[in-house]
Amino acid sequence: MTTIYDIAKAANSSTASVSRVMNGKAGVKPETAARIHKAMGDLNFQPRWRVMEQNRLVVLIPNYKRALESSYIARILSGITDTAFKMGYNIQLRPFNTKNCNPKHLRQMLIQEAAAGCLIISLNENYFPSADIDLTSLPHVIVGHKQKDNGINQIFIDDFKAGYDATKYLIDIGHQQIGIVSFSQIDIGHKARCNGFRKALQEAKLDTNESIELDDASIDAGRSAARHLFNLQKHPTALVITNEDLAIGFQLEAKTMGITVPNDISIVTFEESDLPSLLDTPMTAMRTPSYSMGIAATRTLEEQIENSKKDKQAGPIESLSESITIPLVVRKSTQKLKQIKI
Amino acid sequence: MTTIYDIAKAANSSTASVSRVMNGKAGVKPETAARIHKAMGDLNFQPRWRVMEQNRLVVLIPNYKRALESSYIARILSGITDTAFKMGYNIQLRPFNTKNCNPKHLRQMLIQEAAAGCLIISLNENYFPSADIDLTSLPHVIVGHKQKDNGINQIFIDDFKAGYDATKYLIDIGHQQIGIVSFSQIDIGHKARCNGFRKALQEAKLDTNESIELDDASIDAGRSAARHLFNLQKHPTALVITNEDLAIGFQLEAKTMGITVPNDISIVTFEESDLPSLLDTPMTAMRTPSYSMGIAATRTLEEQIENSKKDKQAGPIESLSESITIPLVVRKSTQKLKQIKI
DNA sequence: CTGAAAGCGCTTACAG
DNA sequence: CTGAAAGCGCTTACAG
Repeated sequence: MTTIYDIAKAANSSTASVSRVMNGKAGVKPETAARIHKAMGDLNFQPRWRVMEQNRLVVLIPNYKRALESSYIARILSGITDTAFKMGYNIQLRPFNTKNCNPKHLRQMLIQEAAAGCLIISLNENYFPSADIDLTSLPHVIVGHKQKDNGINQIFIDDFKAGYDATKYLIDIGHQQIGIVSFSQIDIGHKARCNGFRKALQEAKLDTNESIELDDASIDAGRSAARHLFNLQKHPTALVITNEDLAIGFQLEAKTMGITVPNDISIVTFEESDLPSLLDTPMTAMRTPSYSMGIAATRTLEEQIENSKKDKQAGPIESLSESITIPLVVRKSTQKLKQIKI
Repeated sequence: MTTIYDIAKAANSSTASVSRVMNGKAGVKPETAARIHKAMGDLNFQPRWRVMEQNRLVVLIPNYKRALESSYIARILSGITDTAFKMGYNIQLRPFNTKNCNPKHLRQMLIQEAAAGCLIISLNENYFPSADIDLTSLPHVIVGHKQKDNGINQIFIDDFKAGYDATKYLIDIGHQQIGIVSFSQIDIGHKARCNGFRKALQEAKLDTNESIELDDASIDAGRSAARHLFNLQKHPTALVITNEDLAIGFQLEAKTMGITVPNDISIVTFEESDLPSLLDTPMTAMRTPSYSMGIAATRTLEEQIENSKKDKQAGPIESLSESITIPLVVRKSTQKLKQIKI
């Protein structure tokens, strides 16, 4: 274990000064403080009592306003807390974005928080551990959308397959002119869903009919997509919309414009909350099991923690990833293409 | 400050045994351990380092499954975390219910967690500090529905006034036969809303037309209320429904039964999420500013913490309560009573 | 602003 | 199962 004596030696200073720096007390020359800080980082210093009480799990929440109100985050977090409380862990919430989430910062934060491990709720490229992250040997699970293949443990939605399945369903019920409404490239989930969409069309030898890509993924953006699409000469007979807010806005605006779903157009979307099922025309959707993913992530994390307790010497565990295939729920926003159309 | 020496003396034991008990180590006679535990409770013992690092706010979350998915809780929590993170506090989540929330347990838990203060999200009688609680001198804020008058700090919705205002609005647009659909008495918010409803009718010298009280407050319960009401000979021309899920279920089922809102019946509800505004017939509702309440609660808590730091000797601060009047948003589920009706 | 040294709170190896 | 005593990690009053 590293003590302040080690830090004092490494920083060429005394335990008194180290103690002062640790506790943020005034009266240490900036250069000295800097040396001490560096030594603490290098030697992974943590006060003795923090080493002793590691009963907390840190949950990293995407750092934007009202983040917890998103159904996606709320449901995952709900699964995490329900499970962690049962296991006797406390949950410590922390905001994060890619900038403060490189492996070094992450490790230091976990130490500072006396955390037994961490759960990262991933969203898009802004709220994701940086690409070169390697979390091996650090108990962690990333939950949400897939990031990369190795060096991290993840529970993620198979967005590619979800996009593929949604599209395949539309093809199977006879549609040949299928468009897509999506969020711009920053978002990993939307991107993978689009790729799945393209793959399904390719296999069926169909062209993309209309592809609308929006700057944000809100209800209002969905509304504007509907205005755009229905002001064209022709529109597709079916549409994949890559998240629920876009789909809700789209469907509401379509209705205002006198378009009937599913008579005039079929829509498949991806849902997080109960909302799509409660609209005037309940929507056909790929259903994300966010709550269960939170549970699964917490269980996986606990396994890691237990394992790392058992064999301190054990080499790096191979990364542990679980891909989740999500089901299609057919409701009223889709229908078979009428064979003969004038 | 209380140290293990004080505990050892009080429990008639030695520091070695106190240390063993503190750290849950085996090899202490149960009776001895019990004496030590009692002494630690009596003397408010906490290890020295916990006294030093009080940078956490404990948030007590009603302890039921999927609690965080409720829009009400998620939005309050969202306001709390957004504000606390800015202030540099960590958020520690803890489940609670009335049983484990008497003042003594609460105090011990805060000590154990090294918490600077606590926020309690109140829901109903099951998830509320017990009635005789006195939290004076303990930094805390209860946020949600009003509990009692003295000895606690609260930010709460004025549910009575909300119920009154919703009903008054229906009276003002000409309705005279007004019913209410509500959740059973355990829930403080629903109860107060009902009382406000009755008061408004009383003032207008009207009788309650139909009062349906349900065992739970879900969408399905709302549906069953609609089936019950519309199978009667006569039904009211307007209805107050005391929460959004009941109202959503009610309106969906009414539609299925061929009843048109607002032509056949006007509905006012109370909303937490965006859902009521996105239904086929967007609902007129009293809008709860949960997010802002979370912010206000956190700010109030921080004031208390700062004050208690300044004057350690200061006597108990008088309790600090803020009542929030919530606004009515008129949408499409209500209309003026047609004066002449056959 | 710094460090040697005394002291504090807690833990633990040891003897019973 | 217990306690006296040595020891560990950290803090702080003091002297420079």
